[in-house]
Amino acid sequence: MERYNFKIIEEKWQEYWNKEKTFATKKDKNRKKFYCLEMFPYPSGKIHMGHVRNYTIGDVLARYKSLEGYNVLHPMGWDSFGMPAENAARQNMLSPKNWTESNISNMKIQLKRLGLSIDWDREISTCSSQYYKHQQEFFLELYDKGLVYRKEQYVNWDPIDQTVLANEQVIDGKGWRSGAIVERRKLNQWFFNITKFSSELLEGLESLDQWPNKVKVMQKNWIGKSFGAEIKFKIENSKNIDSISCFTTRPDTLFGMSFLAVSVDHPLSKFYENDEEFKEFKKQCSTTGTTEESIANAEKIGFKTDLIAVNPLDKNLKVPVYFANFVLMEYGLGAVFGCPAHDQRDLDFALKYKLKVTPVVTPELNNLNFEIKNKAFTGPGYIFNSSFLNGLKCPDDSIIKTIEHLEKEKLGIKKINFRLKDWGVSRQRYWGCPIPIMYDADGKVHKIPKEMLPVKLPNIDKLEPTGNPLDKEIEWKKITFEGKSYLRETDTLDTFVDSSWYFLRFCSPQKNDYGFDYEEAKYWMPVDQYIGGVEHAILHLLYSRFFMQAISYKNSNIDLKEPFKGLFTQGMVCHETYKDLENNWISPDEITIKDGKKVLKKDESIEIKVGPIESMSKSKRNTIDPEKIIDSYGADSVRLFILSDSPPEKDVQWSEEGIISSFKFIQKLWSLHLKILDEIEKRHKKDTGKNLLKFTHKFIKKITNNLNNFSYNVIIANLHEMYSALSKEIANEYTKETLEENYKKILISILPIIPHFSNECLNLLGTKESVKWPEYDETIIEEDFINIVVQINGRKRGLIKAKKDIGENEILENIKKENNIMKYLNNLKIKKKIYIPNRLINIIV
RNA sequence: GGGCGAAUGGCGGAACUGGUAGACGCGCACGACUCAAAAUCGUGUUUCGCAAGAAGUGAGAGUUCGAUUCUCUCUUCGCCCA
Repeated sequence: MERYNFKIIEEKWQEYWNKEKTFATKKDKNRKKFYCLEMFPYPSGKIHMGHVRNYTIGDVLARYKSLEGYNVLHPMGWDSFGMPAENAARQNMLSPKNWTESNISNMKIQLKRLGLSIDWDREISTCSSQYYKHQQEFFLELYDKGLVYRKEQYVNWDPIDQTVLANEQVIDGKGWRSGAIVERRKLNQWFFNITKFSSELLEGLESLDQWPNKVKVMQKNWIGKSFGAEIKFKIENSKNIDSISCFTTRPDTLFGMSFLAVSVDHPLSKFYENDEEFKEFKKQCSTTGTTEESIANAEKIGFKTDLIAVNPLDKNLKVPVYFANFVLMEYGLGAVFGCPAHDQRDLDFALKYKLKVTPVVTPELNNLNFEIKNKAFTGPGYIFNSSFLNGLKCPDDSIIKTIEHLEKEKLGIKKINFRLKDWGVSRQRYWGCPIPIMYDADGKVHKIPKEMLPVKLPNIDKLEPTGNPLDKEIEWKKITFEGKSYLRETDTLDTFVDSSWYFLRFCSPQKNDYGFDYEEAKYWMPVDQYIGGVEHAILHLLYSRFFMQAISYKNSNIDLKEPFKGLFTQGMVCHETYKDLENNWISPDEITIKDGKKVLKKDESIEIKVGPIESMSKSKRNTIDPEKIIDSYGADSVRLFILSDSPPEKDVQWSEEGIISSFKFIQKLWSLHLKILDEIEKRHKKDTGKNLLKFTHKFIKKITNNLNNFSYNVIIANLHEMYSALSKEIANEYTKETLEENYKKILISILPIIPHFSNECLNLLGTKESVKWPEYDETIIEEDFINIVVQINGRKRGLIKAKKDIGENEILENIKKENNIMKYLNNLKIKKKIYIPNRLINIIV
């Protein structure tokens, strides 16, 4: 029998789609739209299995929605600015531009071989000036709206990469890429005022009912809204300081206060500028990173001032004021009061500097002897040792009461605080979008006029190993405008900016005078289904949501706050890991399995240790190259397998057996197809029953439901069931029309999964017209006879085949005929009967 | 330490709003075809038991006629934040 030649058939269909522009999209007001978007890739050179999974999931959905009659927008682009291009350029002496462009053309070929239904006419690349020109416009637009500003700030400085790192790029106090210990440095930086929208970004989450809950929780925690008070502490001193204000979420523990701590950057520090000891202390503080994590883990150190702070609730309680390394100017007001009994960090500090520890919260109401040793008590309880607050339930009642009191006495005010900080977007990098700003001789900031955009990157073929490359481009930096000379900004934008609006660009990628067309965006936006890895749950998604807010802000042309209506986060692709006896990682294609058990190196020279199953990564050498797999098994097999083994939101394990099994299954479907063609030729007789029709409708129903629930792994199971059912069914008598009609519907419903195969089969059946998603009819699916479960005392004892909607008494009559069931009843008294129509009957004896 | 989630055969996993646990696949075993092997096809495969039957969805309780599903406690693992 003729085998299914995926090479010829897949290539044929891909060429057809290309030539016919099958997936080209146009705005069509008369049709419902569906915007299906997968996170666009970084062009590293080759696609990996993670891409295959991501884009297959998206493609199944896009093809399904399209068959359902939606006008589908399913575009693709390249997140093509970023550090790997610079690193590669330094290593291989290539220009980042050439390196990136050749990677893109390579990966595009690979993606096309997966048979994705992508509108390639809308392809965009963030590193092209066509794209970043509009990004520069947005920067200026946001600048005009007051959402962009420049300030000097401490940043995480990576001494190896010579660049600023975002907080999330600092892991365990080290640079995420270089591994160097991160330092604190003060630099002039550009910021997006994301905190202006803190409330909107938080509240907006509630409307996102098609987002995974865990992502919403992560964003909520990241934004970190907290409720508390801003309290003014009077200062007694010889200097000209009146008071210091603190933000706290626990004003109710004020009576337990034993010190006040301020940041070394607090305005107060100017009084100590000439103090050598203080200078030394400040220097020491700069070795701590700026992340919450690194601050939490660092040793708490303080510098005692000669100042005394007065407790606002009791003028007789006076405490020392310290500069401390764990207080940052960026959080709250750069000053906190320390209550050691109920905060571990404060306790560590108090124990170190031998400060008083006064407990003011006790777990039990009457336990007034409650003491604190080495562990702060942070749980709920009751206030004591606290004058008028005594006996209040803590934290709820006590906080409210304290704030009421503070406000009445004008000692403080109620305040909401957010953990979210403004987004620092300056990067001392070459391969990014230039910031459209220039400085005059006095260092004053000027916008680069819109008509002079884009500010194009200069071509640099050879990058220096360290430092900021644009800063060294003396000629490029110079700019003249209206007869005056300026110097350009030499920082580039964080690449997260590039991906914060690309979904808008896809709506009108050719538009030249603005980043997107309002009418097109009104039609296509929001993205109906966004699909990508959960690793972008916080930053990319939050930044994109911010960008949407920022563009809509003071803009009557667009009113859209949430860019992504639906979000799906897919799991990772994993593989077994292998090591030789010297613990070197070994790649899967270097091993062989002998006698079904022993794992050896291919030449059988040495034994290989099999390690845990981990997500594919180059460092562990457990990656599988999609291109090779497509070469050997074809795109449909790859699509089938990548969907089959696990639900798409969970991790999936790649296995050789799995892909082979998918490949074989397509061969089996093909031989079934040939048999059916043969049968159709032969048919001329009557129908013998409705089985096939019923099966087809049931199958369509299952596939439709599973598509809507993203239960793609179950769809593959349905496909296998379909194969065996259909194999049996074709032996029965049907007319040519019945067989052909039902089979076609089945082929269409598997088209989103294995499009080349399905299109080929449909084509051989003479289907020329554009196909539509088949509908199922509940009345056809309904069975006349059903199995009713018979339970005795809640245990299944038998099945009764009965007419649909049979009554309870009739069933009992039927049961009496069944000896297998009756033996469990043998003359016992029936206490109770529970009958669920068409489902089961439970008899209690 | 806090938050969120998960736990089902040898493995990946299925089970709609509580109603036949283990669909489907992998693996394994046996059989057919073959001189033989591969491929292919067929049969079986939760555990214990020859069988009738019994037990069984991480552990323990609870609600219910009935719990993988709901509630509580615990254990382990994963992710996020610290």
